[in-house]
Amino acid sequence: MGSMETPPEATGGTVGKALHVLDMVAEKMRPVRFNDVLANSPYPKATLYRLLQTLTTQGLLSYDEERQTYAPGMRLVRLAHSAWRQSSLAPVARPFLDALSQEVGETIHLAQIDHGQVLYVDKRNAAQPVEMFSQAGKVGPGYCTGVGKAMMAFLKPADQEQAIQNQSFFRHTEHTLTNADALRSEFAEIREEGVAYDREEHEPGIICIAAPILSSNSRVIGALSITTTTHKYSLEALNELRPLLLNAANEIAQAAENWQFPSS
Amino acid sequence: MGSMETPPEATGGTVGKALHVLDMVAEKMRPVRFNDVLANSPYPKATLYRLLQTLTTQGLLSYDEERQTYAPGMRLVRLAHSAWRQSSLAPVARPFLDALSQEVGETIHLAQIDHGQVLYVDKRNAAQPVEMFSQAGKVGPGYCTGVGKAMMAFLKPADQEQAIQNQSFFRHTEHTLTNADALRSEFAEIREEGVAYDREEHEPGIICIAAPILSSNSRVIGALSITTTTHKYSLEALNELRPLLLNAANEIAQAAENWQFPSS
DNA sequence: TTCTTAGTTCCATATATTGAAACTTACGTT
DNA sequence: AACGTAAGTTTCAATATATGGAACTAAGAA
Repeated sequence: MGSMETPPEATGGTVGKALHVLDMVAEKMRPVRFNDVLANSPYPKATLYRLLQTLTTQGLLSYDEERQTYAPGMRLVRLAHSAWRQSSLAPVARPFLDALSQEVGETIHLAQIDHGQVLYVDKRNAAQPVEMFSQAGKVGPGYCTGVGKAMMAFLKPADQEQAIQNQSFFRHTEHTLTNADALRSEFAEIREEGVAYDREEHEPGIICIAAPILSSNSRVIGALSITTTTHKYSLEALNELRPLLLNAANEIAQAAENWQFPSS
Repeated sequence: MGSMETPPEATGGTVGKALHVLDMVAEKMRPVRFNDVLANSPYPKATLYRLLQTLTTQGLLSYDEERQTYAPGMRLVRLAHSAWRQSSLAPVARPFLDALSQEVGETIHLAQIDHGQVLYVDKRNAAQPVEMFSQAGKVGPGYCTGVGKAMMAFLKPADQEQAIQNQSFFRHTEHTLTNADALRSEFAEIREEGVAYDREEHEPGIICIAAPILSSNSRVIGALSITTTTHKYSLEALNELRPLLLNAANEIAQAAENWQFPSS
């Protein structure tokens, strides 16, 4: 399989189209009607109709007959559960997250990287420890989050470049890094430091310190971060937590080692 | 495709086949090699190969080049996140689960029904509140769990019958209901009582009280249960919690009502 | 080396998918 | 009620796709 580069949009397969439709439905934040989907679909009515039908009979979508609306189906949740257990760091990392959470009492995130985007796979919140599902599975930008930069900094060059290409560089705040070069030079720092900082680059008043989780063969398998607000901590004060953070990251890496990991 | 046995479902579509393969991979509890999949696949080598390739390029599977193994991919997690927010009760129910958890201090489950099977969508555990991910997305049997019976009892007849057909009626314990008629007559009771009990029907020593969550048009949208052990509580004692349980279920139903149709 | 086994590619054929258009509801209007 | 309009569903020939037997390659084992 090594040499086969699939062109970005050259789906050309039924499965690809079906999944594209699934994405269109999932993107919307509420159940959608046939026409809502049709509106921004490249597929003609009849085709779309049958794609939706297929997805529905397969359980990837659920169809509400009364309202005539489609919504993502529960089969996805079941499948995701498998994905979770096998492919995510969450199960392995859980005890270490719990421990770190106890120690620092701040919000902590566990993330993985996927096509240059950050995928949050677990979370602990000081006040309210079970807000998890609202975050698990959520994606975030790579270029302006602590975990994103921590992971990208340690990617092997080809992957890193690819990840950089996928960034939107939207200026969320005045501190956001808005171009590839700024990001690259920060990566150098991050590799030296061993940790990445989010200096209010994503949201004003929100800062974080993040560490990559690396496998023994130096591959990025995730990242861990401690997030807080400028009201509670300065960046310097937050930095005091670095040893704890790095320690947790290392423990997770080691625990993960004993488990087999597909990655990327 | 002159197959010897009737394929799993009358799939007959590429998407169905691809998803079947995805299921085969997801079912295994660890990353699988090509041949592992081939072994219990109805598809010839070449076909399977391309199905796996498709799934991989689509991100539903991830492929570990080093180990040459396939595992469920992170795209599933992203999709599931959408499914979760739109189609599950979890986000709406969260505050009520938290409150109920505080009040009763016992394990509580939030579930939905899917093809006669119970899908656990959220959980609170007294001692150790963050065991969630091990359960969220997990499926369980309908005929021998409190939430399962609570939901099935209030399904409209056609759906109920369909759900009953999907039960395996495996005798987990000596109290398990092992046939459709026993189940049906219990449904009558449940509808009268308003709650369902699990009298050690699934696991010895484990009992629960469960209430359905019904929409204003009397459709089943989920169920809520309080679980404990016979060592701590008798069924009668557990029953004392009924008002709290019903109250929470009602609150969730009401909250869901406002969420379902905010506009559109 | 040669023999296996696992994984990948070829290519003529069979099959599933396609989409314009016709059809059927469902619904709002007069 | 009749009409008009929009949403959703079905048909069917043309076509793009998937299929799978077999040939091929790569990597280990004997």
